[in-house]
Amino acid sequence: MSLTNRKKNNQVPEPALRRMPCYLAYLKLAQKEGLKHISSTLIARDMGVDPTQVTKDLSYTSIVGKTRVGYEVVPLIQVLEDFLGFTVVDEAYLFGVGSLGKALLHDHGLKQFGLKVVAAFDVDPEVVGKTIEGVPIYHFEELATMRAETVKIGILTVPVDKAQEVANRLVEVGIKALWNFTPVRIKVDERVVVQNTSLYAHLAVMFNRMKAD
Amino acid sequence: MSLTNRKKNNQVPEPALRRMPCYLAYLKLAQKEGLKHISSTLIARDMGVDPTQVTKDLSYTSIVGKTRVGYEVVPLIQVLEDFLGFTVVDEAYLFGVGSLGKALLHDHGLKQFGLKVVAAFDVDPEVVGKTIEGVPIYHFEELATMRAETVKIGILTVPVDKAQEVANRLVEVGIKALWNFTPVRIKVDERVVVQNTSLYAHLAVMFNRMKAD
DNA sequence: CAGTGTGAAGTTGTTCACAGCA
DNA sequence: TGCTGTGAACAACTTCACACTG
Repeated sequence: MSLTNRKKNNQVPEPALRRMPCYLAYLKLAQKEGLKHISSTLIARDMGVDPTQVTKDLSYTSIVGKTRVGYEVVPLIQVLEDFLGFTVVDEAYLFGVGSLGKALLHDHGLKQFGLKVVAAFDVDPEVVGKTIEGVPIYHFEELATMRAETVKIGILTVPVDKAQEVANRLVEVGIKALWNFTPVRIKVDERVVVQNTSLYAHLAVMFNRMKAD
Repeated sequence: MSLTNRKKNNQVPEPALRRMPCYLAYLKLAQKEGLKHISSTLIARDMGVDPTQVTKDLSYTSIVGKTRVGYEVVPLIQVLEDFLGFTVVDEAYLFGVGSLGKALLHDHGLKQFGLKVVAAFDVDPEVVGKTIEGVPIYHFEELATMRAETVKIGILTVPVDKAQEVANRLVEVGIKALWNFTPVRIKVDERVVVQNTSLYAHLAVMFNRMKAD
């Protein structure tokens, strides 16, 4: 692994991290087709991105490619999955069992990528006490009694006007990371990792590009 | 609106576009609290971002702020919604009624942000013929008979290995934009707008930041 | 020579500094 | 003074150019 390719704070650039799961998905397809070796150039061509970028992105991991041959597919997949934290399963609580929250509970993909929702919370008596895909739904007030030691991630799918409030509670309880699906940006202690994922932000970009042609 | 603040290709930078829906959500909350005026500085403080950035981002729209007072909340909301394309409703087809696809069909938020799913497609006889939230689900092969003139957006929630194939079909039918929820990057005619939204990419970033502390 | 790996150049986006204003 | 708006400085990311390797 090169030194120049590491940023001073030792962080992998976010754009690179976001691209890696794409490579991973692509590689898994390639593997299914029986491919043994693959080159940055080929990945780049197939995905329509810059070859050097692929090389640089992959160099953040520990893998090294062979000149003229490229990378071995199977180890590359392994290394990427490890690097992205998809092989270790983290437990999470989900807050807000509305349409989006329900959706995430139904999504089996998450577990495959290292995230296991072990409990959900809401205030609506309509859903509290029920179970979705084996995940029990508790009343938000019952949070206090939960073991926050093993659960480090909170998924926020609450209404916008509750987001900050719920986030505050979670930080108190000692949560380490918040996956925020609401469009508001929440303010928390800077040691807590916040990942904002608002579908509507992406919609906005798409609409704009459509207008701009 | 400044000229220097426009990029040469006249495009609003993507990061700015992604931030705008956050401002919008924040402003709506502020409005609910009865606030009449708001300043970049205040928005920035509340959201924990740089004040100049807020000013720059807002300057991409047509709104002008008043010195010392800031912006009027109500018109600012209006202008932002217009600018982001949330006030005009676009019709969309959804492809792949799996867990994520179902989720999006259940999500009422989308319509509020200018996207209306008018039909869904799948190949699974289990779901074909049914209706979710008033949206009829057709067999994928029935796509040919649909009016692609009014529907310009395709939502891709199919399995990874089908993404490219389905995308190709949609481009043939004349789709203008693809909202791709699969982790693979699809290759299409460059006139088609592709918006990649992979949850797992965000997961990867979150995991990485958690490790790095 | 097709491919990796890397420093340098170029581009895009962010932050700073300050002019102008009420 | 507290705010907008903007050019200039800076940082981050991407692309280019090229040395190196089997």
